[in-house]
Amino acid sequence: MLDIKRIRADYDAVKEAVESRGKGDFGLSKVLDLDKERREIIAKVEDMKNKQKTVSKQIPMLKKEGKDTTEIMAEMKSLSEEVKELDAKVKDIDEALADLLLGIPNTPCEGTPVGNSDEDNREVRKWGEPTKFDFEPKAHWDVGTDLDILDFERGTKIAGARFTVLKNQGAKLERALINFMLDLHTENHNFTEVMTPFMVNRGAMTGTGQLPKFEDDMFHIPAKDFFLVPTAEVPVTNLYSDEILEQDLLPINHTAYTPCFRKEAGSAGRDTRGIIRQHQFNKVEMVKFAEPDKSYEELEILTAAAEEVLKRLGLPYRVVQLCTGDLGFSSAKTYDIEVWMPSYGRYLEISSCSNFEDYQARRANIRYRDNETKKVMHVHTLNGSGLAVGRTMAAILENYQQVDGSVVIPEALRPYMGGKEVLK
RNA sequence: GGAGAGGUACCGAAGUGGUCAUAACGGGGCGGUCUUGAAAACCGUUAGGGGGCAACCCCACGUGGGUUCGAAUCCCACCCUCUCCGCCA
Repeated sequence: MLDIKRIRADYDAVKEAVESRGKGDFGLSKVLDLDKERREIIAKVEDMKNKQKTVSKQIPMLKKEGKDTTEIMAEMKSLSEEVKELDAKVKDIDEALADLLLGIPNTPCEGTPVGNSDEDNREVRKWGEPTKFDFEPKAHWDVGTDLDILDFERGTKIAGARFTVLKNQGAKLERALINFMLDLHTENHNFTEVMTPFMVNRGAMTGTGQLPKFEDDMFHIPAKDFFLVPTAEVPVTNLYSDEILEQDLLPINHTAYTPCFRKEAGSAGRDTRGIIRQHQFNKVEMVKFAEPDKSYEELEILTAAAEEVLKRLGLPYRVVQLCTGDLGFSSAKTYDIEVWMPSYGRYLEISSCSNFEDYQARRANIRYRDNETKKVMHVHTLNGSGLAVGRTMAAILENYQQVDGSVVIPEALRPYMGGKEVLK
């Protein structure tokens, strides 16, 4: 969430930044009034509590001296009731303020292209060229079905729409991709692997910004009030919630494989064919905890690490910076990496690398102690897909398909596929 | 799931209605004195949140409620840990 002190001190600039997302002010205008009322009541009630404490300490002494405390206790009784009333009021305001603050998105970083949709995103760089075929290429769902490694019908039968079964070399390729990515990030990019729970509680989901606003997009387990993780970002970022880290530990780099569960509410009819948009998909995620003045450097490092996966797999891609209107709720700056997808005839998002600055750290209460000032400060959190595994599989099936329906396995993956060179 | 025990500072732990949470006592970390060096001993330190221009004040004993003039302490609910039983990959 945004720092209330920053809103107080720099209201106009914050308002402009929030509104640049093009969806109104998210209730920002109500914050200042509530904040003012809160501080007024707190000043009042704290005075009363001070008196309450002082007098209560005197009572046992008076009693010892054999004095009558009936009157003074009656007075304190009514003071205590007033305090309770005001405390309740403060609590109400705190809750209202928290509701408001949790519903206000992060401010886009300076230099974010202003725009309404992905059309206004800025292409930053490109690697490779769109794959050329001297035959009519198939979409990955046909490649996969024909090779008998993707089974859409049985996925639907046992679970429902947007579920797919991987079979034989398809299942193995998925595993190969996960291991390849994890090995690359741990061995070459200095990330420490973690394997986390795939369900988390409400606090964790609030910490990274999925709750309270986007509950409808998540799968919920009512029996325990758990949520299936929509991305490893949630469990991994919240690993350090309510902790004060030593500065020397930073940056902390974690990579994690998890399945990701999303309702895809509101995207009915989009990407219904193939494995692009599923209720459950695999992803290898990278998460960083950084010192505030280094987080934008770290974002470049993070993005480069994700790009390296595509380079090693030989998949053409481009990097775009998201515009204000396309930027995720919690993010200050995001690069999307988009892979060339022949069936779409365009680039398709396969990774999203973001700097959240202190927005998540405030929500999740993740801090560090500054070595020089000895002050406790919020860290900056970052994360990026490295990569979405299902979409990587789709991109391989499409970009590496051959005229005879077979698929060449990218060299980097062959050690993970028992040396196999071609799927056929 | 059942029964029991417990959650206090970096760790262990005392405190069971007030004037010791300014948290006893023990240990650890860091800095210092002493020492050729180290150990020991001794001294210091070990820094959460909020309000206020400040002086200073309020909150924080797992979490949230309640009782009371006053709660770490009594009551209720929930969370977590440990032991035993049950179930189980």
